[in-house]
Amino acid sequence: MDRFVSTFTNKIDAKGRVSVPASFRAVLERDGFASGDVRGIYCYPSLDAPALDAGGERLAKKIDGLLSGLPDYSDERDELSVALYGDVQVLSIDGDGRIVLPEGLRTHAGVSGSVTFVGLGDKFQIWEPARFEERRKLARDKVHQHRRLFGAGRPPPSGESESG
Amino acid sequence: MDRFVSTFTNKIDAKGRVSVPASFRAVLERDGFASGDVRGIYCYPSLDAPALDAGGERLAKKIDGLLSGLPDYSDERDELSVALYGDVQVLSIDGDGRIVLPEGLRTHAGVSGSVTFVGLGDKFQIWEPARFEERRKLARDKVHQHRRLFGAGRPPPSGESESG
DNA sequence: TAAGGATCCATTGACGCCCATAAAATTCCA
DNA sequence: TGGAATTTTATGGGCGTCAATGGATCCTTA
Repeated sequence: MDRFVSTFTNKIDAKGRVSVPASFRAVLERDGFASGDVRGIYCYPSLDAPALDAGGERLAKKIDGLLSGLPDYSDERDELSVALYGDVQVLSIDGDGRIVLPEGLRTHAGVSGSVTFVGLGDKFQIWEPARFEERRKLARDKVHQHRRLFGAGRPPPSGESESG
Repeated sequence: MDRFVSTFTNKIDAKGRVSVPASFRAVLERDGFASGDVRGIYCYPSLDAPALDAGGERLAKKIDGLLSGLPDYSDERDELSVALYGDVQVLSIDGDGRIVLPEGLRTHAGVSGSVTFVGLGDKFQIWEPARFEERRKLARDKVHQHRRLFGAGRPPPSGESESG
């Protein structure tokens, strides 16, 4: 497995710790998220959602790439740099695969009792469970609108809508 | 055999396991659904039916392809990612060719005692048996009506029409 | 020394893996 | 071609391992 897939909801314990889903940890390890023996993930507030973005080296490189596409000293670059790098936290993963979400991040995502990890391929997000459900519904509607992309090139499958 | 065909109904046992039809497993193996020694299928709620869509690598690639066409960090991409990756579950297949359907998927499809596997070529669906029967009837009726319109196969019966 | 982290340990419940059995399909041979 | 032998499938159950979670101990630092 080499991408973050599926959603998992885990509890936050009394000390603020929460387990990163085992399958995500596996992806992170392949991704080389650990430099030396420091195991950590990059985590920052999502720009346009009440959630957190997180990932390993691949995510970091992507951000780098995004910024390097913009001219030095441009306002745009400065702003984006601040937005992207400014709030990044490196969260260490303990021996049992758990992280601690700092206050700032918890506030942004509005989480308390438990959190939902959402795989998005290159990265994953951390949501307050109920809030994520709403979001998921929205997303499904959107996909509906894009459905024709799925069937492109083929005659409309009698399968998908009224199969069998 | 390189596509999913036919329908099969299998039982869900006390532990929530259900056998994937042998012929489907054969297709999956050709499809290279297993990366390394991880054997698993991709499974997610069908967008417009109370059923589950499932498949192997070919299906996964299709999803990837869909997303890779969209610009990074666009709203559109994020939403699609959530709906596509977020809803996807990777179900591992045990040594006896069985999978376990997680709670969320079982709910969406409304299954409990047994399930019907429906081959759709590139992918297959998983249905609650009774529900699938209804669908199938509906589909047959529709096909009949089309036949009448097109006069396919036989010369149109000249007199009797019962459909009103 | 108190507070906060970090590491380690323990419990439990889920899941993966193995084997057993019965039914069905397929092969083999007369 | 018929029927017996063998192989494949579906299904049930036991058991060990691992992930998630809670708690204790040690370590650092203010």
